Amino acid sequence: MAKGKLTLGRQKIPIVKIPMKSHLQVTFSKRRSGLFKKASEICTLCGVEIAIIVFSPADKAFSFGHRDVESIIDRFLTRNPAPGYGARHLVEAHRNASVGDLNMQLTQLQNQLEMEKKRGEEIDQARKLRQRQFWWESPIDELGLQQLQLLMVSMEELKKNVTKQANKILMGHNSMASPIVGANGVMYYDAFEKKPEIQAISPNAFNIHFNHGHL
Amino acid sequence: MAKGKLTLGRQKIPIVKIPMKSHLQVTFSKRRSGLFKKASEICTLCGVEIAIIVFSPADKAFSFGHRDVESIIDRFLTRNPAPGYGARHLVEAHRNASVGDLNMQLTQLQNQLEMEKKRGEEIDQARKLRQRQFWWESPIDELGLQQLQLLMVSMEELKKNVTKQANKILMGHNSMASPIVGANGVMYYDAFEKKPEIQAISPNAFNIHFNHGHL
DNA sequence: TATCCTATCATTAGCGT
DNA sequence: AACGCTAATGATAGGAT
Repeated sequence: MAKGKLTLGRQKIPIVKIPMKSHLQVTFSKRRSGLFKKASEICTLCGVEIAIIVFSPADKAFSFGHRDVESIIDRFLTRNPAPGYGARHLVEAHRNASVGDLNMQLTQLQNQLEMEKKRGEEIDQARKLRQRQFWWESPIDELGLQQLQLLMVSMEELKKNVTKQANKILMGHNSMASPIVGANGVMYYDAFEKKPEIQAISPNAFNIHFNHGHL
Repeated sequence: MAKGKLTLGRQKIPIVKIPMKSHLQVTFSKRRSGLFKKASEICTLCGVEIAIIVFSPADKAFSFGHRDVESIIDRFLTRNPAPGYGARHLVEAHRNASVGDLNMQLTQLQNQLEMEKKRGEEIDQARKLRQRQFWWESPIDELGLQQLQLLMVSMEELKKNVTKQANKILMGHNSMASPIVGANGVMYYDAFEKKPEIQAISPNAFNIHFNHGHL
């Protein structure tokens, strides 16, 4: 490396599909070996059996197995312990005694999973909708002119509603605590204030005018 | 922690079987989730399919599968006919072993359910935080007087900023196509639109803090 | 394509709660 | 038993080869 360019070191990457194919291939290769290494460490540290099957982006099969993939798969599929790992009778017992139980658990879990998924999706949906609907939550700096104008129109509407609502409340409840506005617009809430300062809210408080009359 | 012993941080451990059972169990649990996490990252990053089967020290089966363990195993066995076992035999066994099937599905479902629940909780948490932070998003009708007053003050502040900002934009971009606000508040745009440069306007118009209590 | 290098990021060992 | 914490170790992105 004659050139003095220092290597940058690892950079953070988002966990989303890597777009560039060549890059993806390299990452896959590196991470696959990393995964297998971790698996082998767990095998050694904890004396357990692990099988991993990976299909590469090119649809080639890679596998890791300790002690060998097939026996672990077999054991998993049939739920029989490998020969020489004597928990056979326990599994047998489990097998004979609890098919109904398993079915019940399965059904229950499936239902739960469905509900959880549905719930998650709903919330997610709501969140997305919310993001679209509440774009105006973004910091003012990031809003464009159109959005600002839209915001103003919305505020006009909101203003009317607020005024109306506030007056309605004031008519009904005269003894609530009042917030106090500090010089910088920060609110301080006085818990013991007896009477609201605002008797009626002038609708004119929010009149908005533009100098250039473009709106 | 009255005793002043600082946490030591991670210590190097030799990759040999951990002797102490309780310690081993903790390590297994942590590393298993780490392994599954890495696997899921590879799935996402590289768009590949991975299946992992792990038998715990207590001989309980854990599995990770994207999209599902069963199909990946099937694919693997079909392509890699093992000399001793034979793909056909295993796949057959798999298809016929209802108990194993149930167990497998159960394990998978349990894992999935756990993840979904976790996700749901996270989203819920975020939603709650949001609700606390953005109480003023609630429908006007549900706001109390104090909140309305806060809202109005905030809106006053915001209004000034918006007006100022809008004027600034209008002054700087006189040749811009202007959106036109229809009678019903819907915006219509001319064909050409440039993103206006927006200088600093306080994005904190809605940042409201209370010294005492809450609403 | 796989391997080496290095700065940085991610994982986790050992505690405490 | 699961979770939080901290700091040290381990994994790896981006490059070069």
